[in-house]
Amino acid sequence: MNDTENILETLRQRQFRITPQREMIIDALLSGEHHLSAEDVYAQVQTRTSAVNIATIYRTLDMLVEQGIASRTDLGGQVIYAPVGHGPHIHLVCRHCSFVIDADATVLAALDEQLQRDYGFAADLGHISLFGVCTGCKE
Amino acid sequence: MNDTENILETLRQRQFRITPQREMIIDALLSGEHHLSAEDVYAQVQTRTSAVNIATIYRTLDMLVEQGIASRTDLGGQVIYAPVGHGPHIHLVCRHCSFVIDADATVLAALDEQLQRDYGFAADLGHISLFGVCTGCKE
DNA sequence: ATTTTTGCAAAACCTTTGCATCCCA
DNA sequence: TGGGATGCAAAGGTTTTGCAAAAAT
Repeated sequence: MNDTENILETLRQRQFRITPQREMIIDALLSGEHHLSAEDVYAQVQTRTSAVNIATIYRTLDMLVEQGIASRTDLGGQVIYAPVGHGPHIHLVCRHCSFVIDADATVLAALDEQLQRDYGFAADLGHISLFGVCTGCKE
Repeated sequence: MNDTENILETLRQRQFRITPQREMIIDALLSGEHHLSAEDVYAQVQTRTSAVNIATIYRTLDMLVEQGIASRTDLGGQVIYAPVGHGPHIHLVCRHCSFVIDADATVLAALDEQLQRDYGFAADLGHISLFGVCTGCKE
């Protein structure tokens, strides 16, 4: 599931109605930039038409997350959305420049096991965020 | 640095003024419960006196974080504060019951190394949050 | 006496909600 | 046509801010 048509078809099958707004919001989500806040999606959709309301953005993004089509990550105050098609990864958020590096999630496999064993905790490591300082910002 | 007097002394040395409000806020932070939202701190301080404003709570907590005395963690929407004296640990937040398990941070040592090596990223692993499902909630 | 800190209230911020209208199926 | 989706505006919750008064040094 990775391009707009596929997602729309999935939604159709699940009895959701396909509206121009939803198409544009999904397009925005899939548009390369994959760390989009609701506000970012709103801005991107507005370049195509001003006839979309911010409430619709929020409602649609929520729906997409509920349907397992998008993920929702809290970057310490800012909430970002991404298509799950990207697969699991870690957001490395730089405290200085706010740049977000996507790290491969395989680095978490060992941690996952350990948390299961020691705490019986099934961590959702699909889209987590870690804060720190990136190479460029280590003054 | 772990009890109220030590922290107050530190603040005094750094030219901060010691007010009853600050004493009570620090007391609250150190009071066993170590996952306190600003609202929690406010509630706890109010059991002692009603003469403290919520704005003061926010301002003082911010100051304590800036001074490296408290940590600030975003639990997906809710922000919690803790004294750094607790040492680094992971917050395992259950998606179902919202219970927070404190996990030992040593499980992150390997991850830390890997992020340094592969991404040049110096992760701040002092107080991170992971979401998932705890033992009790695995229906 | 000076400067920080506080309280108060208002504002800012992001997100949600109620309801009438619209429009997809 | 019927019910879900939208737009609008208002409300919601949390956090921040401006300013005068109060308190700490």
